[in-house]
Amino acid sequence: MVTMEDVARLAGVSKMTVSNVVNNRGGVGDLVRQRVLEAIRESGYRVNVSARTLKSGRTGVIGLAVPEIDLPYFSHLADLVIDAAARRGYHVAIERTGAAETGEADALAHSRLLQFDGLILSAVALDGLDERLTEAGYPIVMLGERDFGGRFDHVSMPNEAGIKAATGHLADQGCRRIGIVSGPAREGVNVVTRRYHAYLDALTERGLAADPPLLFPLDRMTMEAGRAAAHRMVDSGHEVDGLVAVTDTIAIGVLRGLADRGLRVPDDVRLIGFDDVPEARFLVPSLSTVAPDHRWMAEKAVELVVQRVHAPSRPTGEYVAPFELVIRESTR
Amino acid sequence: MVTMEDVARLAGVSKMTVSNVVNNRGGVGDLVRQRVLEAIRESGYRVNVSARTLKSGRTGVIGLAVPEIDLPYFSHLADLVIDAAARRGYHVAIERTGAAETGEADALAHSRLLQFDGLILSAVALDGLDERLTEAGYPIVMLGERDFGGRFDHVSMPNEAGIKAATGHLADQGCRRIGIVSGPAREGVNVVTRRYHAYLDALTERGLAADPPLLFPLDRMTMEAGRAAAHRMVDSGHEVDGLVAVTDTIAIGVLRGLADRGLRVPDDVRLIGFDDVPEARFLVPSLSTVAPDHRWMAEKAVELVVQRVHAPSRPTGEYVAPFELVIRESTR
DNA sequence: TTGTACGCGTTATCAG
DNA sequence: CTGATAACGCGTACAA
Repeated sequence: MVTMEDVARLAGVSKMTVSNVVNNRGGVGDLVRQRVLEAIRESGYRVNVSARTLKSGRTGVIGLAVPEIDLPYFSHLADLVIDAAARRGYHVAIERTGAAETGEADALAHSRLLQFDGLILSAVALDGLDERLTEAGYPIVMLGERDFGGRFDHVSMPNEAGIKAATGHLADQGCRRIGIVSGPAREGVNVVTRRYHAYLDALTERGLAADPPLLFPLDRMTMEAGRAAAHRMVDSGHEVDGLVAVTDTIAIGVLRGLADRGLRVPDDVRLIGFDDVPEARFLVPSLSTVAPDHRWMAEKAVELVVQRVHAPSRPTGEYVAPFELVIRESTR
Repeated sequence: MVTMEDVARLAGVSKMTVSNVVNNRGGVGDLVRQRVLEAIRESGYRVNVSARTLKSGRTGVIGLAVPEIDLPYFSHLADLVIDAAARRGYHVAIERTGAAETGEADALAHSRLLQFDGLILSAVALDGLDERLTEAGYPIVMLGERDFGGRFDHVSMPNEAGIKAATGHLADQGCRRIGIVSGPAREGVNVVTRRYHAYLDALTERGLAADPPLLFPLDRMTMEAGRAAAHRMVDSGHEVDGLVAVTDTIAIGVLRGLADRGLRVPDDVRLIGFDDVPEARFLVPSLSTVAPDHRWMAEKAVELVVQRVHAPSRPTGEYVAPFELVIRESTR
């Protein structure tokens, strides 16, 4: 392995000078700088990140923990976070936590090993994890999901407002029996219960609330689960003319599930999702959805982590993303 | 920060003994081991990965380089690679190569890549990269795309066989004017030209080759590009009754593009993709596709990298994934 | 402007 | 079975 020492010898200077050149620090003569750069090229020298990290105590890496990366929403999010981090000179390491709670605890243990400078946690299920989180040793920002009562910075989806807007939009389109396809209920306040209550509120305000509620539950947040929910809904004879899916991923499955049963969107049932994943506009029919400003969220989360790296004791904050209602074919 | 030194002092032993306990090495008395473990718990000690890496020269991390992670194919691949690596005790760090190269100093460019014990490179479009790669200093496996003439291990898609099967299937379904939507042509042999030629061969064998060929080119490998290609195809008056899309991502765009022009799949045009991304079965119509065994590919790629970490000079090999033709609604 | 000496936390070697 | 010592490669005082 080529070290700084080698480069220094080759260029006829000291290690320190090489270090200064590599890090673009001043105090190096132009001629010397050229010689050093030449020596670097010739020798194929690369900085040793481990040594640098060991010395500085900073890794320059932000962890991004997501349940699954092959769900469209999370991969899209990852993309945006990488961009935002890059703009600040940070790299992003993606950790997959898996949907199960044990997986998330494990991932946290692993992320300790990886020594991030900070962690952005986008998680669905976090039971019993908050205890461990407080001793993680680096800043943590919760992104888009359950909040921990102000213990961490929290960048959240416009859950209430978004779902209310979506539900209201269905009503405006003439829907009278509006159902919701919603994720696995967990104890405590989380994104699922929040969205569910927002849905109920919107219906109540318009006098459309059904009793019993038209809730079609999911056991997982996958396309397959969405499809199964749609099947169950149709097979049990519910007559619904509008459906709110709590995420676009679910909506993709629902769309398919309705097609399986010969129901057409939007003719028989109108359908609206939440997230505006890249696929949404390409589906047939294209999917109406609540489009939170993901870029804003990614940007905010990274900004908060980076800030906290330098000022660990700043008080935590709550940040809700702006959103737009995107009307496409599925609710026309 | 709590160091081994601190733990050693607390337990009344030497650093070395603590190290032995932490790494489950033998040669430590049971009583001493207990004392050390207790001291670790009490102090909240965590191994410092940077120091370990600096010393050992191994990181336990495999890099996975992909152009974009929010394309369904790559995020799915990432998922499988993470699984395969985890089974062998390795972590995976995803690197996105799609972004334009910044003007970093040579020594810093790719320095992040140096933290890897090995690299799995998927579909990289960085020109002149192969020069640098040979001096990367760690094993590299090419996955699924461009091959570098036997310089690296290469796990490839069943490009020829898969596209031939797909094209043949369209012919079997009665298609007579079969087109292909294919990616940006690059110099040299790559996945795109390979698939294109396989398509031509299949047509020639059946006497269906058109002159001029029904090639609808893409400038990028995105859904949007697929949609645009479909628009151009229809608008230019081509009468095509079967379409091969070189990837499912493209196919999703094409599906939408055809719908935009009022063409129905499969009634007016049959469409088949390549990859079998998770979404494929949920589209309406569900998408017929060539389904390479991605799990096999991920497994193989990881296996090869890990092998080569321990035996760097083993001769390189070429490995072609098995595949299945998955017939769904889009070609019925 | 350049060079020297030392420390970062861990592990390998070798002696006890 | 345990402990002392010397690296690993880089960055930072501080000296020249």
